Amino acid sequence: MTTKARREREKEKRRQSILQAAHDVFFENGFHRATVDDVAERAEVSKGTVYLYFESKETILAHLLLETLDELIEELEQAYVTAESLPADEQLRRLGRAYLRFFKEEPECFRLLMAMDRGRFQDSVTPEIYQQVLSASLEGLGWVMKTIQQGIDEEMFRCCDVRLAASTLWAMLNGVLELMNHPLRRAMVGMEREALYQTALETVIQGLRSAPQQ
Amino acid sequence: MTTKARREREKEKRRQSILQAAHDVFFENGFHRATVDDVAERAEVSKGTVYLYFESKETILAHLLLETLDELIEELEQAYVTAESLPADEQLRRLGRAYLRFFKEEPECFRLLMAMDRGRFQDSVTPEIYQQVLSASLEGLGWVMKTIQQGIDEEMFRCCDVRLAASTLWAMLNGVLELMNHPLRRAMVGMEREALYQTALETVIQGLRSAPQQ
DNA sequence: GTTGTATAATGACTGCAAGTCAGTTAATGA
DNA sequence: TCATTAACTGACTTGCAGTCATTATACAAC
Repeated sequence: MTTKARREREKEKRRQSILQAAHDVFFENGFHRATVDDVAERAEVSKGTVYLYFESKETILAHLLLETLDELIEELEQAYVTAESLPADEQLRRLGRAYLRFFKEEPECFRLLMAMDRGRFQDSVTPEIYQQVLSASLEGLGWVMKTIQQGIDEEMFRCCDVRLAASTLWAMLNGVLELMNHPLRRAMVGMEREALYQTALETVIQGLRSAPQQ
Repeated sequence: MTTKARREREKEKRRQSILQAAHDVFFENGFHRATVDDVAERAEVSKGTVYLYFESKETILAHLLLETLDELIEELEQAYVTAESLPADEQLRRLGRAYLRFFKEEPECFRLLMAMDRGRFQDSVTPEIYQQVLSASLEGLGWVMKTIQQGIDEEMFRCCDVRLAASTLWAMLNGVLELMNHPLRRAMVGMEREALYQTALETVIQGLRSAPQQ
């Protein structure tokens, strides 16, 4: 019976090593350029083995993203907790900056996360995993909602629907990150990424502060 | 010599008919699912002919997008002109709503436009066309900048960098549109698209009104 | 008409990458 | 030592973007 447990462990180890290989390969070449053969080679297994552990290239990506999202959520939680006693606007600033910091370190991450919404992703992944990724995102959103709620309680923010406000903030920051992630567009806009993000964050915070919505 | 002119015309006609076929096919199945063979069949030509007129699948998309962008810019101009005498915040609202209206009619358009930033697009298209698409976007941004400048002149908006403010607004609205475009994410957020967009627009306008940036 | 030439169009073919599966190898337990 | 199961393999299939040698068409010159 102890054999079985060891086997489980070994299987999990292999799974992880494939994930790690995929991480390396995807981040080096980008998801689209990377091939499953690359991943297999890097993990020192055959392609067949990769497909034994993951049902598609996109599924590998989904699992990578799940891990990434977990880290992100942790960062956000951290930011939330250490700023809990500050005024809500400052809290939001901390959350926003944590979000930026996270994706600044690994811009490819953000690209991959956003890429989920396109192409053949939805077709190539079981609804369960897809839902999991989305739920994880939602969890991150939770910290923003908490903060905004606090701002409303303090009568600093005047929006009446917390979820609406949080979703808006989230979507808008994503929009900025996306713009920033794209070299040519960035060049066109001709701005430092930081400046753009900073401005967006401040604008939204000011907007929340003064806008009674609906 | 008149023959040559007619030939030119006929060539242009064929080109247009391929573009039209591509439009139909891309919008029916989405860019990734659609194949060049589909386009060829729809246009009643062979695949080789398609490649005689366009150098890659992505190039076809780029030309479609250029046309779409032209329409969009016209809409924005229209919105700008008809609202020129109104206060700047109302002008921005009009522009924002025109933007939404445009993509609401053809959500696939927005997806395709955003998809440009990913995948193999950059590799498969000449820098010229790529630049053209970006320039067109920039032209659209011009109307937003004009409006914001007007708002600053009227002392309604307090941001000091027009381009920064306009880029931010643009990026943020794109972020919301993107979120709204994605059924599962939308379900997760659990909001009507309109509400989200409306909120975002109002929040940013309020933010511009009251935020002295930097 | 006939023929020569240029231009347009074709579709069989190549290359590449995702995904499959019949067959091989290794581990375990009787 | 052998039987059974689980893990793994890589040659193969499939599907699609992109190519190119070949064929068809239009037209001008005679």
